[in-house]
Amino acid sequence: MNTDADNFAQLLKNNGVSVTTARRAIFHTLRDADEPLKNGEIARRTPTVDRASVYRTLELFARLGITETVMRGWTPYTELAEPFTPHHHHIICENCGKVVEIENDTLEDVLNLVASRYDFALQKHVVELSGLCADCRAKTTRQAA
Amino acid sequence: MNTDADNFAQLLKNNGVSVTTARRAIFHTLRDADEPLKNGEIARRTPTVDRASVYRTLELFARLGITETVMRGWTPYTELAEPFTPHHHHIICENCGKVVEIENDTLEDVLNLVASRYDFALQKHVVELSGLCADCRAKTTRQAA
DNA sequence: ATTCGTGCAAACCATTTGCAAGAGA
DNA sequence: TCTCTTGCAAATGGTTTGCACGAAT
Repeated sequence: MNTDADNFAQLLKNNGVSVTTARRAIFHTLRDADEPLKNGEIARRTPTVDRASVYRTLELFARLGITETVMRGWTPYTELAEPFTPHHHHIICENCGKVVEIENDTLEDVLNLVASRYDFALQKHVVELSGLCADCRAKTTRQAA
Repeated sequence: MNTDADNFAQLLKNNGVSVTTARRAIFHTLRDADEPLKNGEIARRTPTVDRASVYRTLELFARLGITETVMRGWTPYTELAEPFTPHHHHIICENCGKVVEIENDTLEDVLNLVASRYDFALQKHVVELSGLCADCRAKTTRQAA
């Protein structure tokens, strides 16, 4: 009952492209890593697939909306999107790099509201937060004292 | 009374780096373009500065928080950040590419609330929305009919 | 005068592309 | 079988780096 894999295959078919081993492999890599990965890292974790194909596939996935790409500092990170991952955002600790997933309905509501105020029908959105986690705040305070 | 330029110079000094012609030029380019630019475009619009220096400067700016970088599709775009630009976000039309700046206090409040709920002290955030603008919705509807 | 930053040119490396062979429908 | 994809390898082009000169403090 691997529903995700099925949905994935179906999605590809619906878009008239084939369900290949390479594509499944990359989908699998993304599925296993439960955090956004750099392109290079995706390639490294999918050694059975040629680097060139990884890029071609990633571009396809992005076009079909299978993946989402966000910027962290200077590097783009990719992860599975909506249909395959519960909708969420991230908050990153600027000191220790800890990443926590965020899920919040109010936030989603406000985003929709804001979009409609500008007369847009919201389809996608990227929200990435960063700050200091509790641990690092504690440490910093102690040091400062 | 070019306050921005002064703040910029001050910020560099405070961080112990020099205020150079190249840095001013790039700052100026960013300031003039009132929208996010690709790295290459920044270089193109600042022909007096060597490409290598543009990258070095951009990295410096990002590190000092002078600029902010966001992802659009596959490309990173950079623009001036907080101190030099009124805080805002963008919403992009997926059909015609129109970009509108967003400013909304409720949104900011909710973000802070969400962060604190996860025990983070929010310092920065990226919010990028995309959807269909009113014009394109109208066109699409007409075509469909 | 010293230190920091820049330009130039070469080096790197991630990403892209052409093409023939192989996998998918 | 016929078309879509992949792998391989070469080409590309954005980004980085070393070094000597020139600018900033």
